[in-house]
Amino acid sequence: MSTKTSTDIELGNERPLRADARRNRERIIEAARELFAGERPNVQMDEVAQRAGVGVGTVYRHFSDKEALMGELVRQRFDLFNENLRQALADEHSGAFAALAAALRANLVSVAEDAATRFALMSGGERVFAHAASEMEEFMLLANELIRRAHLAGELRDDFQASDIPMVMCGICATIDVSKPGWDWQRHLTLILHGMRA
Amino acid sequence: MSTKTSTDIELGNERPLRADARRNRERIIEAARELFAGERPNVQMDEVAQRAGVGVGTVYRHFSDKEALMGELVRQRFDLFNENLRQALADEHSGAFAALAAALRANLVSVAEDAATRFALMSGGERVFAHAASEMEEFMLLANELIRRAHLAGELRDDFQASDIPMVMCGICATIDVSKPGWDWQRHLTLILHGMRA
DNA sequence: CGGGAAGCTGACCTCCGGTTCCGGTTGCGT
DNA sequence: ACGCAACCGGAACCGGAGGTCAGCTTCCCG
Repeated sequence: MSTKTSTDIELGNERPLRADARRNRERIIEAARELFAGERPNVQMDEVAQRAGVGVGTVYRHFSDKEALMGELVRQRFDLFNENLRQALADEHSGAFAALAAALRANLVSVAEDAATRFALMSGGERVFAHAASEMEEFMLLANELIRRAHLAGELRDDFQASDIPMVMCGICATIDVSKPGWDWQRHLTLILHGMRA
Repeated sequence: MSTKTSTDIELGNERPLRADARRNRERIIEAARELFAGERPNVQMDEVAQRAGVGVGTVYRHFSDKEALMGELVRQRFDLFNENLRQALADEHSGAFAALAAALRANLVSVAEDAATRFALMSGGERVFAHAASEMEEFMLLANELIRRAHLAGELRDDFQASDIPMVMCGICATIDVSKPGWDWQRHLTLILHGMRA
């Protein structure tokens, strides 16, 4: 798992952050993660700052704007996604389709507690994804391999392609967000997995 | 098809609208429909007014707030949905599952050109749905009957229930809204339909 | 055709959340 | 210990979108 802890402006990489700055940065991310895990979808910068025990200005010192902050959350989430995919790829015991299904399920459990990533997935926010470009690229690579194997095993619908994975995740994210009584994203996923079978 | 043309405040039903008022009301709805059919998701009241060739005040004379206007669009859209379901129910030739599938597909084609309804479906906006309560009720009734038949014919997964229909539609709406290159809500639907089969 | 109710207009108000900015504070190399 | 660059805080700022209202216009009934 590439734990990069990227600085906001990262190019000619500068000297490490001052100790207090690094601490604050972590606190901010942590606060944002917690808030985006709650039910209210519209987390605002002041809240993040307050929960992190920090002024808004400090938040903006670390993240150029709201999208950059969300981008970092998305980036970390995609790291987890990739971890899930790698684990599925490494699994020797279950079949190719089962591995793919397990990875998908794990990712959705993960995204169920991260409104920031759901938002990114559903609003197609290019700006946000820009911060997680390399992670996304790896994601697509891993997904491709999982799919290739499932196709080879003849267990996956022929027309299923790699880009269908984020698409399907996007759809289920919507379900998670609404969460009306009687709705259940797990059933939604089950339905889709069933539909993916060759 | 119940073409009610409901007035905004409808209870002790008043005298009919003055001719120009009725004309304006129609224009406003038409303008809103057209704007919500465009790509930009965030239609604003001033735009609607302008396109209708009317002042903002007039829009607010007919609809107490933005949600009421969207509610009317949603109401009309659900009328179309119900029409689709009734047609599927009346179809003698195709099987029970095929009828259900056709209805779903028709509804999604319909919702693909109505961002207002997509929004309502995806944001679980109770406020908006309140304006279409009776239409929604009928929708669920019709859906139930279609599902009952498909279950009876043994063509539909046992655990598929009526509330899954709006849920699935919600998911696909998300896909429609994002519409990344390589994404295709038609494939998404096909996948789900395949998954619904017993 | 005249009066008045119904309807229309659009500048203005308000709220809200992201973003800025600068005076004060603090970690850290020397 | 000193000094300064990096960092912090949070009140103030700003723009955008929904919503209001006082004054004017239009329809329609008698």
